[in-house]
Amino acid sequence: MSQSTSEHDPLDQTHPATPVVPDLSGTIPTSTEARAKRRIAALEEELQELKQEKGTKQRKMTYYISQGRAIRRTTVLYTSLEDLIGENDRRQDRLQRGYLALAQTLPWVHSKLTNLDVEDCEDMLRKLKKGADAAQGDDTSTLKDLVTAWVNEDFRVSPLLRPDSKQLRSFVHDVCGRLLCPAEWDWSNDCTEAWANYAFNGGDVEKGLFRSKILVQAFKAIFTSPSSAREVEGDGDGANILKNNRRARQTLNHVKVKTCIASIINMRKVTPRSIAYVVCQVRFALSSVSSWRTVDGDFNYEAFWNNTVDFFEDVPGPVAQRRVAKLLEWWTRKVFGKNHRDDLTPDVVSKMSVTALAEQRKALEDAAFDSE
DNA sequence: CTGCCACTATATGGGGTTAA
DNA sequence: TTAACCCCATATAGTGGCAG
Repeated sequence: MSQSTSEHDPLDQTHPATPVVPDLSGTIPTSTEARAKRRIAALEEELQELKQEKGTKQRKMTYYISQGRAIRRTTVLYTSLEDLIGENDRRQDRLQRGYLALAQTLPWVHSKLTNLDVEDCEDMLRKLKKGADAAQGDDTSTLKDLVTAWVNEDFRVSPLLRPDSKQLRSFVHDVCGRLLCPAEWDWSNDCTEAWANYAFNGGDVEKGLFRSKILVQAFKAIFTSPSSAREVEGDGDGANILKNNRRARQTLNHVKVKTCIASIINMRKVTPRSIAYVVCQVRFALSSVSSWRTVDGDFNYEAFWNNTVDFFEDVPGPVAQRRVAKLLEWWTRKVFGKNHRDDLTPDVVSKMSVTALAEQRKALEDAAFDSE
C-alpha cells in the first residue's frame, strides 16, 4: 500500500475528483513536440528495417507488379483495392473512437500526453496498462465464480458447474455448449449467450441480440456490484442497483452513492465498448480454457470484440442507428434504473471530433511521408 | 528437433481499505 | 460491521532464444 501511495507524484495535480473532459474537437490530440518525438522514434525503427532489406527500392515497379500478382489469387477477386484500403481506413476509426473513449473515461490523460516528456509518458502508459490488466484479471476471476452460479441456477444443469474448475465447461457441457454456440449453428435449436432467452430468431438476426440475462448479470456484477447482479429479472428495470443505494438516492444525489465501479470510473451510461468487454469476459468464463488467449480454437476473441464494437459504433444506416440507440438505452435502463440521468456526461464522441482527429492523423502521416 | 533457460502475461487467493 | 473494491505475492502457462 505504502508503495503505491508513495508512487504518486506530489506534483501530480491531475487527480481531480470531478475531472473535466477536454474538448477535443478543435485541439491537437497531443503536444506536437511529444508527438514528434514519438514519430521520430518510430521512423528510426522503420529506417533500420528498411536498411536490412535494401534492394527492394531500386526495382520498385517490378517489385510492386510481381507482388500484385498475388492479390487476385489470394485476396479479392472483384473488389477494387481502393475499396479494400478504404475499408481498412474505416476500421482504423475504431482505434480513434477508442482514443476518444479513453479521453472520456480518463479525461486527464489527454493533457498529460501533451505535457509530459517521452520517458514520463512511457512510464505513465506502463502503469496504466498494469492497472488495466489487473482489473481485467479481477473481473475474470469474479466472473469465473459467478457465471457458474448463474448457469447452475437458471438451467438446473445435471453436471453442476464447479466454480473452481473449468474442466467441465465449454462444448463438453451441454448448457455451456448451447450458450457458446454461434447463432447460425444449431445446438438443439437455440444458441448463444448473447441472445435474450438464449434463443436465436432465425428470421431476424438482431432480435434479442445482446439482451440476454447472463450478459446483464455479468455487466452488473462488474460495473455495479456482484450482489446487484442477483436482481436481474425479465424485462424489469434495474431500479435496485444496491439496497444501500436507495436511501442515498432519496436524499438527492449530492453525495456519491455507494462506490461501485461505474461511479468510480465515472460511467453514467452503458457504452458499446463496455458491452463488448462483458461479452468477451462471459464468453471466456463459459469456455474451458484456463488462460486468456486471443484465439481459442476456431474462436478469435479480438475479432469478436471488434465485431461487437462495430455493431454498435459503425452502424450502416439511420434505421439501424435507431435500433442500436434503443438497445443502448435498454442497457442503461437495465443497469442503472429508469430514473437514471445520463445527460451529465458531455458527449465527447461527436462526429466533429472524430473527423478532426482523422484529419490530424492524415496530416501527420503526410508529413512523415514527405520527410523521407 | 529437443531440452534448457529467461522472460512475460495471466490466474488466483488473501488481506488491506473504504464507504455506508 | 459488512460488502466490495483494490492491491500484492505467488504459481503457472505461454514464448522465444540458444546450444547441442
